[in-house]
Amino acid sequence: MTETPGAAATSGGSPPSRRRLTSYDVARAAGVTQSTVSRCFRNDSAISPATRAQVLEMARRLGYVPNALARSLITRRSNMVGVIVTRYTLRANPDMIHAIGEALTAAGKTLLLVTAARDLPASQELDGVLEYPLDGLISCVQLADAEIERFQARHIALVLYNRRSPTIPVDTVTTNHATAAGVVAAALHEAGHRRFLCVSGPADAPVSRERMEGFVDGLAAHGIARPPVIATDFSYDCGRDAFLAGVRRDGLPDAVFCANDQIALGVMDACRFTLGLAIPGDISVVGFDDVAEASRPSYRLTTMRQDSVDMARQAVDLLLQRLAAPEQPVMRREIPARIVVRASARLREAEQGEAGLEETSPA
Amino acid sequence: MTETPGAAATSGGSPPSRRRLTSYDVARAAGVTQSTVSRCFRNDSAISPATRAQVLEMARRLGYVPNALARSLITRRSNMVGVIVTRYTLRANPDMIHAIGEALTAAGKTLLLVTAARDLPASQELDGVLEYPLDGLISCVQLADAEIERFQARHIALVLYNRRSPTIPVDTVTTNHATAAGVVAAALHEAGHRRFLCVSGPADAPVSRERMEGFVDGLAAHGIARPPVIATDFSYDCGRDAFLAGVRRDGLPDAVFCANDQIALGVMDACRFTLGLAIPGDISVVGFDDVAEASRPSYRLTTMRQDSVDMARQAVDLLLQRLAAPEQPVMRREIPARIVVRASARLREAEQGEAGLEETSPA
DNA sequence: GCTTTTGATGCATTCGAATGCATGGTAGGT
DNA sequence: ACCTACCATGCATTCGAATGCATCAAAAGC
Repeated sequence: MTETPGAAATSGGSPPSRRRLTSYDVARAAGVTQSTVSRCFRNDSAISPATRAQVLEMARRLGYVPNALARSLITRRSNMVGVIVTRYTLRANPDMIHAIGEALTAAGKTLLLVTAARDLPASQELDGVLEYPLDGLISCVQLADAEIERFQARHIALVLYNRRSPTIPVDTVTTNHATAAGVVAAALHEAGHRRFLCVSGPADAPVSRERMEGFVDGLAAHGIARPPVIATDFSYDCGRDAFLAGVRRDGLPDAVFCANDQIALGVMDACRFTLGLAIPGDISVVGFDDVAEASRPSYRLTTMRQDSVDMARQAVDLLLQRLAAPEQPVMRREIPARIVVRASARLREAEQGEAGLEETSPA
Repeated sequence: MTETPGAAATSGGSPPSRRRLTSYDVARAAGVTQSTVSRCFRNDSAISPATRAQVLEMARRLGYVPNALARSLITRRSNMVGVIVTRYTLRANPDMIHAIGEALTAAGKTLLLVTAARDLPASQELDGVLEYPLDGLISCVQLADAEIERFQARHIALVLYNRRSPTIPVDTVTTNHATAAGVVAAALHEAGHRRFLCVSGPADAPVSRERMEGFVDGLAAHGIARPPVIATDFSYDCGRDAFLAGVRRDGLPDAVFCANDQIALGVMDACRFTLGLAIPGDISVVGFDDVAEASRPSYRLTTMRQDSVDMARQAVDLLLQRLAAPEQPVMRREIPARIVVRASARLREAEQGEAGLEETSPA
């Protein structure tokens, strides 16, 4: 009987404290076998109602809960879905991750959150994810083709949220950034703006690039030369500072298109509070996303709406469909971005009326 | 040889497609046993450098990754940490969850995100969580004592984030809401405000209650009767609407204390854009949290700062400490909330200078 | 040159639940 | 009363990695 104090807990049979309760414990207590207990927890098995009731009652009394890990090991279904995000994803779409979580829970899945330091994470940052036999993965960050192939090789259903792969067919839920940005370009040009500036997000974030290229191409279609584009981060502070630096270097534009709303809000405040400009009198600002703050009376930002909660649900829906039918052809859902005309940009009257969805008339 | 097409995949040895690669496959390929492969993936085992290199190389070539589930089953350590949040948590602290994720990843843990529909989730909403043998759980929602006991009974380390249990000793990271709110009450009273209004969060959210009670008690200490308190949700829209309704019923206060910043921003906009009031000339507004928007020149909200990223790191730190030493006494970290004086409340000069941390002088 | 020590590897079992197959008991048909 | 069906349950194996103990080989000691 030479035991270290640490080992004592697991050795004797008397204090059942340390060991986790298993289906065997319930079986013994209920006078059945482990397989019967197991079957009682699954609806499709042939178990007499009396036995089931008795076993479940005993399980409840003992406080037994099935071990999801052991189950996953044998069923080869982990019921876990990974979601990869950066901090910018969470800031720009604060309700998105919650919406994904609710949708997954409703489907009996569990959400494994993977935080990436930036878009396009390095291979090693994703290694850890692969150790979990995920049923699926929703990526809100750009994935290298090699990474996509790694997931596919393991039969992990993959859905890209607002990202694409140029070369590999993958299920995606996206906004048509380029088209939407083209709409903005046309509207601003139509209203008579001629000196443009783009405040873009990180150079390696495709969302940002697509939005900017769509805008630049839209201008080109109207004969406008490529405007200056400043790359920065997807945040208020970065947007504000980059804009001010850009203005110092390139002079003042009469319209600014921003890669997302956070940047646009920073630009608006830089205009009004640092440069003393009137919006939209002196300068027009347009953003992208339609975050909650954009609609507030202090900003009234004209922007492209991207419904991130809807997109979240669609992403989960795609994932579930893919799990149900792994071999079906690739699905791509494109959620149209709608222009939400508020008061931060001077646009032609017609367009305002046309798209003014939720506008309250300026008192 | 009567096989269904479905079974064919696993039967023959030739198409290795469907089956997941295991340590046995690597072992066979490398000419060693499974146990050797297993040991090669753990640093503390006695394995000759030559063997390890060869096995790891073979694993790399085959694309083998250890199965975390199988490992967890035998080691009884899942390396998974649950985090329970509501959508309001995510909105009010958009960087918090990312900070938790980064801290957990650095510690080799994986984040299981559990979304709750509201604070104080029902017992059944948490049942699913228990199926995973979590190492620990960080709860950003209120837990009933029975729930806390369930987790403790399963030896799941529990840390409450900005929540408490009145009766059960649990590790917590909190802001001292009541004290902080008392500071606000004193400062507002000191500056001559007499007609107060509280716009509170949900009645069942203790954070909200503590803030309100701290404020009310602070006023009482100065001989002010209990002001009207309106309960609403922790959001901009709810705050704005509840405030307007309250004003209609109780008349206009000269100072409003809000349970969080989102509410305060809604109140500010209601004052300025709906009621046409000047802030802080006609009315003072104070919030709680110091979210990013509070500092923007459009709002310049005076508020209590609660550093959610720091708190997130502390929460993970507590959890790791608890895992390392399960028997140590309960730890409570209280992060002081600091008043951040901006321009939304009329306060005495002295206090402004004293606490004006990051103020830019009003141009 | 033979024994002892150390170090590397193999063997066998374990974690906890799911499930195919075998079996036993009861009900229904004649 | 007897045989067939069928339903409920038990038995035994499986998932994939970790690990205590046994073993064997090489290095060290005398």
